[in-house]
Amino acid sequence: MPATIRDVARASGVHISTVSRTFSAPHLVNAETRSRVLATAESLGYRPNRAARALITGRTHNIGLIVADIANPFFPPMIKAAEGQARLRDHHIFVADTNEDALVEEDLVRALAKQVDGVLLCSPRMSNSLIEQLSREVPLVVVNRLVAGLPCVVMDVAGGASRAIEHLVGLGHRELALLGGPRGSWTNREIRKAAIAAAKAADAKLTVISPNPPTEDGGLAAAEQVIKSGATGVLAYNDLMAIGLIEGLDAAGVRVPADISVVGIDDIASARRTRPKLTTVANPTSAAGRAAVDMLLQHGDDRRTTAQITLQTELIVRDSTGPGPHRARSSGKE
Amino acid sequence: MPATIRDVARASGVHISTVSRTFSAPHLVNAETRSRVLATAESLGYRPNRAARALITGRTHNIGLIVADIANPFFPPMIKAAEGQARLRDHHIFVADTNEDALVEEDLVRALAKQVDGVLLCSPRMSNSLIEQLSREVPLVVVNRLVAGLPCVVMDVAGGASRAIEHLVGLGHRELALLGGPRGSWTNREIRKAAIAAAKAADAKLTVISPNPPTEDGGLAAAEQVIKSGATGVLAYNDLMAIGLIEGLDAAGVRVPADISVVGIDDIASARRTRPKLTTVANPTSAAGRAAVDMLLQHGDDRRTTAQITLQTELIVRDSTGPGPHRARSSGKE
DNA sequence: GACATCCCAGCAAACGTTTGCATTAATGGG
DNA sequence: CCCATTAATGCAAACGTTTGCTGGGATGTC
Repeated sequence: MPATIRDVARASGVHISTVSRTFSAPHLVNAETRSRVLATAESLGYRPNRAARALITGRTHNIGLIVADIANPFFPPMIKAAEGQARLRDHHIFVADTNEDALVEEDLVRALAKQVDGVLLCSPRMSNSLIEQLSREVPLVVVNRLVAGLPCVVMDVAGGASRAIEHLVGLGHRELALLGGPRGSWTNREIRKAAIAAAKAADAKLTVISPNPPTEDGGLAAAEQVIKSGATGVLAYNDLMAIGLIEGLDAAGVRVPADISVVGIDDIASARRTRPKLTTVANPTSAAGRAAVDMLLQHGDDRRTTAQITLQTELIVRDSTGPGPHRARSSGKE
Repeated sequence: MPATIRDVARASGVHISTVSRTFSAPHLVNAETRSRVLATAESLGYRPNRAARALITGRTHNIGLIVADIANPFFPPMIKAAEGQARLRDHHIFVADTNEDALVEEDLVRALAKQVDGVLLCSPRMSNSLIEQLSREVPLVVVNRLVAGLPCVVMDVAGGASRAIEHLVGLGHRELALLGGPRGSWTNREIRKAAIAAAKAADAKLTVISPNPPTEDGGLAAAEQVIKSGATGVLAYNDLMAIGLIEGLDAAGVRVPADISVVGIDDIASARRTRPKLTTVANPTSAAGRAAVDMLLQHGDDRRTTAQITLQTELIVRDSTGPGPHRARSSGKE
């Protein structure tokens, strides 16, 4: 029903190739013809069919972006940054949400594969080997995970987690807890390793409570376990869980930071607005989104660059952490 | 580089049409041939090109979903509900964010047009006439706006706003304010009309402060104007603005609900977790997402149904509203 | 044994574009 | 005035599929 290139050609008395060139290579067609074609195209309401075009050029000018959970406030800034960067490069971003489900994730990559020039796989939940396999079907850039041989952009969550633990220890906490995130998350493993190492180095006890859904409810539900663990300082997989945890502790009559100190990760917008304001590890999500788009787009030029970039994180101390039962040794010699 | 149907045909010694049928109409091909084709397809890593298929079948099994701002917590539940419903119907959802920009919105609809079977236009910011024009290029379902002649799903925000105003008046507030949302929002106009009517009916004064960005910052920035208006009860365009407003009032030393009562709209997840807990008008966003998908999909069957459905809203009274300076008259005769 | 039927598979056109090559007309140089 | 160059357009193949039609062989019926 919609007008095709052939309709326009017929109506303006030229060959379809001339119509095609009018749109994709205007300088190759006579100014007069061009304006005539343009006029009839306009009157017929003709729009080039991008899918058909992509079939032959091999480029869709679209980028797929897959996230684990669109409701997680961690992602929107990244998505928006990616969209902005894509717009600059004359591309569009199509977002899809996997519901934290590895199967859905695979299905979505395949569905997107031929309709986009590449896919930004953010916080994937599937296995490395599957990611490698999929990367043979469609150009992939992995965000929040390191996969050998593939272009990746990650944040230094390990460094962030270490600093968070050191911060707690520095405040005098010796009994710590780590509120882990979802199974399958690379970030979760990194945080875990780093937290364990940092706790060991500081001679502090660390109870790992894992896995948990990376949501407020996940944090809330774990409050009881945290209390039972005897920890006075806890690091959560993300801000959402930290906020949920604080709520759960509050409901149980445990005060933050007076009784227990809590630090989150991500520095989502609302971390600044909770009470107490959340101490957290800030992640450069916007920069990550931009970098991912750039990597994908330049990846086309020189094949197999497979750069892997790591963006720095930063500990932001606010009001959800306070002095622990053990006085910090720093009052002495240092 | 990826294997095509032709490669599989060659490798398994059959015609391409047989390969095609092996995937899209298995019952038409001999079981033995089928398994042979399947095997070589597997070994070659062949995946049908959905774009090429769509070119000829006219169906992509994809649905576009366009929202004004993916960072607004109002949308994710709707998106997720739509995704779930789409999955049930064997379709995929591609989400795009317009940044509250009508131009981007138009651009996105056009970009999506030929790659999806239809577009769910949620809270559009562009004009009705443009929407009508675009609906001739791609099947559209409009959410959160009534457009004559097009399938729409809206929520009864007018009713919700009226009830909110009545609630405030009932508490003894006579000086009210409406914190308006963005220009171009149908919902905003509906709320405004309903609030003005309800205030007039109750003989209360209503100051309209508009337009504002529909975000926490938008609410926060308007706090001063609200205070200056002398209002003791205010209705905000959405919860985000209400939360920002409360924060702004708090910063100015104005207490909620002791000095000023605030009611929001949407009942986003965090409205239950703020302090004070937010009184708000709940919107059935998930139901809206599901309904929109269904309308789009069945729209294909019988043309020009253009049903328009309205979902009910509900006032949820929590802690951000309290008694006003004027005692409710209900103490007397009623 | 002749005929109708059915199952499979091949053939080729179609979907809406792009693009290398061929063709034509116009221009400029000597 | 001839030839070489350039500009503008047409031609047709290609992209990766689907699908109506055709035909050949096997089967079943009388």
